[in-house]
Amino acid sequence: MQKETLSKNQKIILDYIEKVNEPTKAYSILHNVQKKGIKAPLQVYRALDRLVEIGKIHKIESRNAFVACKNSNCQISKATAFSICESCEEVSEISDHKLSKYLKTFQEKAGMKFNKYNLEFFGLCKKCSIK
Amino acid sequence: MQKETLSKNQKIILDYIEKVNEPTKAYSILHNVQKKGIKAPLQVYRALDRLVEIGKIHKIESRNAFVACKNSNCQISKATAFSICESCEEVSEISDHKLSKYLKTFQEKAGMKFNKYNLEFFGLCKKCSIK
DNA sequence: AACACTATGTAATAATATAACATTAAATAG
DNA sequence: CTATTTAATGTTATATTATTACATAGTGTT
Ligand SMILES: [Zn+2]
Ligand SMILES: [Zn+2]
Ligand SMILES: [Zn+2]
Ligand SMILES: [Zn+2]
Repeated sequence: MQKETLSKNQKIILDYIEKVNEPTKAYSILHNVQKKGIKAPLQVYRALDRLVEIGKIHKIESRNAFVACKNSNCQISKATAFSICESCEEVSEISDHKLSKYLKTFQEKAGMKFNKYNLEFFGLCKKCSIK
Repeated sequence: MQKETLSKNQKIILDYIEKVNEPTKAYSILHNVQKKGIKAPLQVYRALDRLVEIGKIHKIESRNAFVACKNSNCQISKATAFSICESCEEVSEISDHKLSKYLKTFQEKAGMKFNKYNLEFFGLCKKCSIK
């Protein structure tokens, strides 16, 4: 799971996502890594799929965007929570032990056994609240 | 917020979503309501936007699909939780008072004030667990 | 060498969603 | 009841997001 075991394209895409440090869209990634030899959407999507799978990045579903994981303990993408500012679109990954414990052990009445969750909070970040 | 106050297109779209009773995609809706005179994607998306806004339906972000709200107390779409079966794609809206109370009062360390959340749990439903 | 498995390259296309602009219906204020 | 403004509609075109299909190449195992 270290960066060493990633393939060439996976490394390129991950490097870019880590560098921009904000939610980034697939076609924006594509445009920005074309100088590195990546030419087609599929090359990007394949790398993204794999990076999500191994937990190096996460998809912000409500934005169709990807962010690097900041949170070494988020169990390979199986338990993710984000706060999203509806004004400036800043996204940050929430790592709150009580929250993740609560959700991991949450049991629905219907008895379904969960193995994964994704939670997105929306609001105004501090900067945008002041304005 | 009753069905009476909905516009013609909104009623048509909502009726269809309530009838199919499972997550439904925008273009599937379009194909199925064309006999009612709805011809273009935009007519569907506009109605969907409004219906989401007033809480009659919800968007399942991870699936780009829409479901009717089963849950009269889910505060106009501001606090939603779903369970999603990764095998049969069955989706059901979770209404668990403790969960929603916990999430509504959740405060991030960074001090961001939330006004909305969406939570999606993934797993296997009872039927699919047996197989 | 044979096999399985993962990753790549490339072109075409599918699926999802919005922009722009013209028009009509409904609500409400004077 | 009429001027104003607000919400909804109709239509065409286009933008954005994502996958199918097929051919090829690397990597590790037996
Ligand atoms: Zn993470
Ligand atoms: Zn902000
Ligand atoms: Zn609901
Ligand atoms: Zn199932």
